[in-house]
Amino acid sequence: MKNQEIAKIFNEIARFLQIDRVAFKPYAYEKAAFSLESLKSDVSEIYVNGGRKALEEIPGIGKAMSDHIEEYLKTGKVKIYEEFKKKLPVQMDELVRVEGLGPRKVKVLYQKLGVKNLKDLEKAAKKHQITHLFGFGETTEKNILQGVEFLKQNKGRSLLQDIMPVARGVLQKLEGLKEVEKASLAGSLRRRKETIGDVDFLVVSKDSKKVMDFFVSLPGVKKIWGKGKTKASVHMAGGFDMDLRVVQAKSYGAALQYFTGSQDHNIATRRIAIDKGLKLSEYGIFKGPKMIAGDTEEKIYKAINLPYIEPELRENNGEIEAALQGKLPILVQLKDIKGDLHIHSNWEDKEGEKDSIEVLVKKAMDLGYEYIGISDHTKDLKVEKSLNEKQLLEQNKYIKNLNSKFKIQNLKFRILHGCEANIRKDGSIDVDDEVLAQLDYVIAGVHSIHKMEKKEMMARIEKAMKNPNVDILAHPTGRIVNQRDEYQVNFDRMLKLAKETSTILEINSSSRLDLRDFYIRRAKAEGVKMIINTDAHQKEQLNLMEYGVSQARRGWAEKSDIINTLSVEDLLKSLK
DNA sequence: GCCGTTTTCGGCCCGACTGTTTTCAGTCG
Repeated sequence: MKNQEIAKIFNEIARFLQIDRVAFKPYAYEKAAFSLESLKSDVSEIYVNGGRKALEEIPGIGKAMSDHIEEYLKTGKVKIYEEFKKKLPVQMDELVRVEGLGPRKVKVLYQKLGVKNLKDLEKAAKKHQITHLFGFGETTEKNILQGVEFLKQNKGRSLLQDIMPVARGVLQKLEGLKEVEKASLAGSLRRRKETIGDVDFLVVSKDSKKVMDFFVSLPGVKKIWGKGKTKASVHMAGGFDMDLRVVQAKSYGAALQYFTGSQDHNIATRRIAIDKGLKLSEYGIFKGPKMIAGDTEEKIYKAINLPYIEPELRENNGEIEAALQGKLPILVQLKDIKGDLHIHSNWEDKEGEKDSIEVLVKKAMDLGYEYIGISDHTKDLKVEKSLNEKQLLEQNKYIKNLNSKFKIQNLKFRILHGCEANIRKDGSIDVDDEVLAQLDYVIAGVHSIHKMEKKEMMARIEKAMKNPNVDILAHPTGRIVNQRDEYQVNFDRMLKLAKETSTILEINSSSRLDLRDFYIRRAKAEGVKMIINTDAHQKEQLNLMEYGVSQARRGWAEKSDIINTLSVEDLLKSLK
């Protein structure tokens, strides 16, 4: 999509304008960039269908921005951007990722030392050329060198699933301090974005110095980036940053609201405050010098006439408007989930690492589930000891047997039997239909030949969805966070097919996090039903459910959109 | 450069921290 390319150009123009000390325009360009990034249809399509008029309907896009977009779509270039680049031909996006380096310092480094990219920067720092520059110094040079080093070993943003346990560990330690009254996760972690740049903590304490000192001496702290009276940030050996902020109890809600973000959500809420003659900061909401709210987030929102907005929604992606109209969704919660249908057992085990059905059932009961579904891989998939028709039927018998045992013991738990079958290149399923028909449900997914033209891929998926035995489409777009892009899908078409064929779309809780949040939102809008599954290959991975749920929440999904919030009877009725 | 239930002009979120230019600019979130 051209959206990201143009957004990047707009962001860079914003930086060039900042260098020239142009007021307010940088903000306009950043806003336009954000607007394009979060747009879920292709800007070139919008232009082809509706021309400039349609472009100008996009928030933050006016006459000048639509000029730029039109120019880029026609020529592949934006003139004023090219001119800026000629004057300052540097890898701006790369350089400003170095902590402490902004556009103005980048300009000086280019003009005085010819630094164009990270490599040049590192060389200049090592040769101690930076120390002597006006406005720089020895410390700055050292920080730059460390910043470059950090970037080199840092793989980028961490996976939510990977970082959450670490963050919770630190949170627990903070909560354990007797000086700490209250502590919370904040930032993108609290909003549960699928990847996390840095980990934010908010603490209420009267002895901020003690808490700061404790924080910067935590195990794994590699460098203290900053430490003041109320703020500290550290680089961790694991290749990520952690920030701490200490506030007073009366400001806790305001600080939590501010520190949770997103930045764009904050700007929007502060604007509303200004419109009402109020001022919103991390200390509270003020009418003149008088503080009218601050200790809880609920009161902050209430003071600007908004209902409480869940952190997962705070992206300035329509939640403010929905809140104003009283149309916020009532988001699905982890406790609404009654079962998990995408689980692999030791029946397909090759390496001796998987759990028996009995062990999985025990774990599911501990989680408070009413049912689980066993869905091992089927015969085409060679990385596992996949099941053929005969083995599936054996497994079916085995599970029926277990179920009758439960009945005898009068336990209200049910094991459903399914499989995760492969959608072959031609759209056929790798298991005979007579066998599929005997299972409680069938999950089908693409596990091979990901690189296909969009049309072919959609024909392949269409055929699978039209199979009357296929109930659920596993990880529908094939993406894996930080690893693999989605394959060529036409999501509108997929939604239409899902409706026509009553196929359920999966929200996969593993590192796939597929569907993505914006797709979930579109599916919900179209009334397409979804299921949140873990795709667990070991019993511990049943705990991943919370990440699928938060993914669904970021996609505005409600309980009624998710079929594994249903009782087992209603769930089975909702399948084909 | 964009935007509008006070506006087609006059606004645009707000504060902490660091290093260095020793009074504040640059950066960050």
